[in-house]
Amino acid sequence: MKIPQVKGTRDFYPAEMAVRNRIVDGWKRVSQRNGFEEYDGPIFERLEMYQIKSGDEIVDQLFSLKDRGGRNLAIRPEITPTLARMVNQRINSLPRPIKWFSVPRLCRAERPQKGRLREFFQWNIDIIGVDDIRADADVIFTTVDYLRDIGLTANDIVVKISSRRMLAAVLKEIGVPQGSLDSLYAVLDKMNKLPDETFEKMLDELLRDSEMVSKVRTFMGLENIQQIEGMFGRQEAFNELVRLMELLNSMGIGDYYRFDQGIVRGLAYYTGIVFEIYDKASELRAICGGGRYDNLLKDFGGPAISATGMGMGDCVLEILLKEKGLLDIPELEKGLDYFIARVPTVVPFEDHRTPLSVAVQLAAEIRKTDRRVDVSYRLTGSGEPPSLGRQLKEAAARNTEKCIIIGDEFREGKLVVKDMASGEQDMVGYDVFLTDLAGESE
RNA sequence: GUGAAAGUAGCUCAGUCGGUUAGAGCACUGGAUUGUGGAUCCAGGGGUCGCGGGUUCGAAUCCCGUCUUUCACCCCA
Repeated sequence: MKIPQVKGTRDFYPAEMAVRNRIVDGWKRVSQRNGFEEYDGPIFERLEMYQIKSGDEIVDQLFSLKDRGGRNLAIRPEITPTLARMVNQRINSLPRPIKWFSVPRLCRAERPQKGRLREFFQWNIDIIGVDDIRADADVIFTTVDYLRDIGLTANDIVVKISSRRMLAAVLKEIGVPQGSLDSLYAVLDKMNKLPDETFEKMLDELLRDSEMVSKVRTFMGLENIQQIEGMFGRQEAFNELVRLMELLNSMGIGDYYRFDQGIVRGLAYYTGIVFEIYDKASELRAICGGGRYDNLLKDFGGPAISATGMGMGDCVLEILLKEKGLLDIPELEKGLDYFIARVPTVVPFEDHRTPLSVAVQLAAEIRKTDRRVDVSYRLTGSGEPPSLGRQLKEAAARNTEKCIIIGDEFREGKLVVKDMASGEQDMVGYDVFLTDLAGESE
């Protein structure tokens, strides 16, 4: 019986797995070189945990289950609540700074579409307990450091940065009542995605004050902080933004970012700097998003400690990397360092050893040096060893770097080592070969 | 949750005014006188035409349902 694949999931055959590892290994490596330590939690958590932050609607968008004791559980749709729980549990004993990263596998019961599946991987980095804008700069830098590392340039992507704090200050200056802020954020977040008229209509309905609406629209049309400052006066939050940009410039990623007050982030919990990264052609959904959140730990029963972080899924990133041709590189191809072929016509050696027994022994020896080695399993129809040509063909098909041939010269303790790319081959003593190999590994 | 399009071999597709045992290319497997590979040539395996029902003497082909995929909306932690 054929069982169909589950909606919105992927199978990772070796070729896809190589791509996934390329992405995930980069996430881990770049996190570590930026001073982040890896953590992880369980793949399911108590359902309530996800209701705290996001409310009941979220329950429809996650996979939930009951355990045998009747507890409501959910497969994690994000890892930030787990992070908050873990940090809160040991808040008094964790050494600071808390700079942690994770690459969790997440599930969301959403309708799959381009760049969005029901199961995916997400790189998360967070800095907890550092109020300084330098932490926000580090989060943005680490993110760009990765994207740059994997081959994306300032011509491919753009980091759009804004500040919830600045937004709140300006909107207060304009006269927007405190109670309308959260719903207004949701509308402003859509500005770039909606036609002008629809956007204006939504503002009208929300604010019911044409002067306020026109001020908001003017503000949203401004291009830099200086213009905003000129129109709405210097706000405390501006210093923060300016300092962030100075830090990013010093870090050498000045050409990657752009101020854009259209970046609001849908979520209510952001309180400071917010950012999103897009492909420059802006044809895909956001590659990642993040920002400062001051109340999350408190919401999960911990102290009021400020935090800043970022999340990046693998789906959109992979689409972009494929478009840019950054995933078709030779190292991604499967391969062997050595393939050991044996000559089938050779009669057993003096101590009754056969080419095959020498081959498997040699393979085991080479594997001790952590190199990829294999010996053919192939037999002819009559159960005979395959021809040498056949074995070399297999070695070529498996993208082997060097082939070792065991034949008559082994009576003198010699191996034939053939370079598959150049076709050149040498005779080397068995012991000398292994000694050289061990030497190279050190 | 809403709307639209699509589903034939592992992949890309051809085949339908309804008519015998459903095809191609690529991929895969085997072979081309067995101590030298990638090319080429030859041969082969593989499909209950997504699944279920209906119409019909007869369905890959027409109708209905369903599942999956893709795209857009909703949402985006």
